[in-house]
Amino acid sequence: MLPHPTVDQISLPHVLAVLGDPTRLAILGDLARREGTALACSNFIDLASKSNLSYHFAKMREAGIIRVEPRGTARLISLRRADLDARFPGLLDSIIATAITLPPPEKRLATTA
Amino acid sequence: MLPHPTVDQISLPHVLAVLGDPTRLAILGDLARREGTALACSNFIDLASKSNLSYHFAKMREAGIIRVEPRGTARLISLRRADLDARFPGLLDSIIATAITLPPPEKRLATTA
DNA sequence: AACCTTGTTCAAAATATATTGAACTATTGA
DNA sequence: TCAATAGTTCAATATATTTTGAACAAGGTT
Repeated sequence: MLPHPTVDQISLPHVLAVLGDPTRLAILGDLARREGTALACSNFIDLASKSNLSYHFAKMREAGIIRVEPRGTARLISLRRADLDARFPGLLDSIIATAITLPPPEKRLATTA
Repeated sequence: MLPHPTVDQISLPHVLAVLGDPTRLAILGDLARREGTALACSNFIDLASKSNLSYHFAKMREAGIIRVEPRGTARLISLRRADLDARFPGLLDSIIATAITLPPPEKRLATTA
């Protein structure tokens, strides 16, 4: 349904640029921690606002990093691990090894003083 | 002389963001192709203008990707390969494997019609 | 000294990216 | 059908990044 690039359309500069954002790296970390599971967007709501997440998921999908499939009113997010491994051997492993340990970027909300 | 981050100051989001730019990825590719050699800025002049290169080298240096040392009026650029390998095992290898094969981004100059 | 080569710096302009909130769509379930 | 839930879209704003060119600095050479 949603457009996803094929494996050979996935480009290195694009992937790196997309993962060079703290929020998206945190999303990757969450996905990696629960690899195998497909997570709904709402699982990431502590990382950013709903509409901002929507934006980041679109970036990651367009870069070929995640797959997004509608299931009812929800959308299930999963890592395109095999595709990325095929395209850029070792890249994801090395990024995840670090991303998994990274503290999530603070979601800057109005703080109660 | 110029400020370089120490190994443990090198951050993953920062490195990915810096390498997620086609010009800088091309610089990395050039450095990797002639690994070991320290190259002067002028070796990269077909990738961008002098002042733009200066900007990109600063970004790469601040991210801990390259080392820049003055030698006379020139500055020698070299890859911080060992440091990056220590900090993010496998990352550089996997990026370079692809970066080396990437066509350099066109330097957009006024074309003669 | 005068000069060339190499690269830097600065401010401006151009461009791109991230974030917000409000209004919206779609699906589910009662 | 009505309401609730999950997520999207849009326009506006905020912020950051890239690129340019002109003026500059530092070293080397004669």
